[in-house]
Amino acid sequence: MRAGCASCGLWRVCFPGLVASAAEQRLNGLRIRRIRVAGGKTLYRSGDKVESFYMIRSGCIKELDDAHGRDGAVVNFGLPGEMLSLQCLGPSVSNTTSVAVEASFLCVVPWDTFSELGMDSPRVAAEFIRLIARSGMAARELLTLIRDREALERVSGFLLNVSARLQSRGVRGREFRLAMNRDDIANYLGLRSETVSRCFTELARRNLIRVRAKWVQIMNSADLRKVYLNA
Amino acid sequence: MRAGCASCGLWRVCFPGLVASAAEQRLNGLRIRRIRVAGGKTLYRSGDKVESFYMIRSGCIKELDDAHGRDGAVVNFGLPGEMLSLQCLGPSVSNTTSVAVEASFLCVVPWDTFSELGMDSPRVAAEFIRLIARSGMAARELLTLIRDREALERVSGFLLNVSARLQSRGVRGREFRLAMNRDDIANYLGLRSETVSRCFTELARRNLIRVRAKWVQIMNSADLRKVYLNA
DNA sequence: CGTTGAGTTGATGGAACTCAAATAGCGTGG
DNA sequence: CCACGCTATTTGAGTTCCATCAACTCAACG
Repeated sequence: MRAGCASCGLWRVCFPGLVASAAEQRLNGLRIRRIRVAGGKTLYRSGDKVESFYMIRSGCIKELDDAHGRDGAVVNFGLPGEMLSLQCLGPSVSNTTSVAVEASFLCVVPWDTFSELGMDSPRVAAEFIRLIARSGMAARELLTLIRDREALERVSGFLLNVSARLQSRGVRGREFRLAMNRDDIANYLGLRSETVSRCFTELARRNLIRVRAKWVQIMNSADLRKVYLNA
Repeated sequence: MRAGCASCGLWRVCFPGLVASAAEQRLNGLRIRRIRVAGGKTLYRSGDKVESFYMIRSGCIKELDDAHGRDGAVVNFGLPGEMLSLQCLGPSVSNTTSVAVEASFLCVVPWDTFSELGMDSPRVAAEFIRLIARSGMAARELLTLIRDREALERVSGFLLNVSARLQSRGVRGREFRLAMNRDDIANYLGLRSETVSRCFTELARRNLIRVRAKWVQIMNSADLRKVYLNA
């Protein structure tokens, strides 16, 4: 189950901005592992020492924050082409629990070999700082999504967000399957599953989307955005 | 208005973990400026190119996220001893607008000189990554505070958070003055100023705190924590 | 064809928002 | 130093949105 990165179709996706120079040559020596995680299985738990970071090739991984005694609150859904455990680079222990929402394939990159590479390459170090800063920004975006907006706006924003992230990775963004169930979405958005359901129904009634179970089709992305922005 | 860091009382506070080794010697060559910002004045705006980072010596700075067209939503209150614009290190343009809540004194450290220092010191680089990761974690904590909790719990959590941060910087944490007004607090917590006011009144009625205008006194921190945790 | 679990729909209550009015701070100028 | 006026904060009353509880639909599966 080992292979060089060059054979990976997600290469440019996994290492945005890093694709260039001599670094590319050396990354093949990193011994990246590929693993499969069954749906419902835990990748790592909060408090675990994390010695590698993860790139999602397919599937969906939910990150849970079980800090305050509550049963894991979803703080992020990792989609194909996105990274996990970046924020562990600093403290080296994870502050989230990552669980596969559905069967997923991942690449596992050990920190140590990667950080060696970073040592003599300021560009790689800068890239990592950028990636970590971005993961912090994502948390802030979710914050503003759920703090200032009501249910229908949150659900619209969620759909647009997933759509945009899929599209930016080259996947179809107009019609897709939500891997997670209603409870996970509700948890993520600070709502109840019934409310999420009602919002889906309402958006469908307005002909902005089409829903059947986990399948979502965005019919009118412009007006959906208006709902999101409350405009 | 220039001086070496050694003369600064907040030295150990501004550079947690960096205090040691040869780095300390060299930081005095960084030409740190000290500035005063009047209450209500803007330090930098979203979109500005930020070429230095800031350490708050006294006062209070609110960070606004004006991404989504709404009038600036408060995403953080910077307290004495804390840093600003760290997350700008990656993208180099700010994604927040920073406004002084009250008259504040800051240290301004130019990036370039600092990053030079970081180049040949892996420990400093690691420290920065840790600091940036922590600023991301703060956003996630605020997220879980306002997503899963109701008004009274949010306000309790806010007070405990401010108290702990002041105390960890050596300031009195049992009795303090909230620099920001009710609207800013409400905005930060995803509530209305009336609701914040009602929560203060209710917590005071239970003898957990004492409030007079901006002055807050924590009377029973243990029970206040119970309210926060909904226990 | 009954069972099971996810998802939807309906009815009701409660927490927080909104609007409005009263009060308390606070700076300013006489 | 006090009176004034302005703003921030508190308090009150009515309304709205979402959570809650419960019934129901639907599809998958043995």
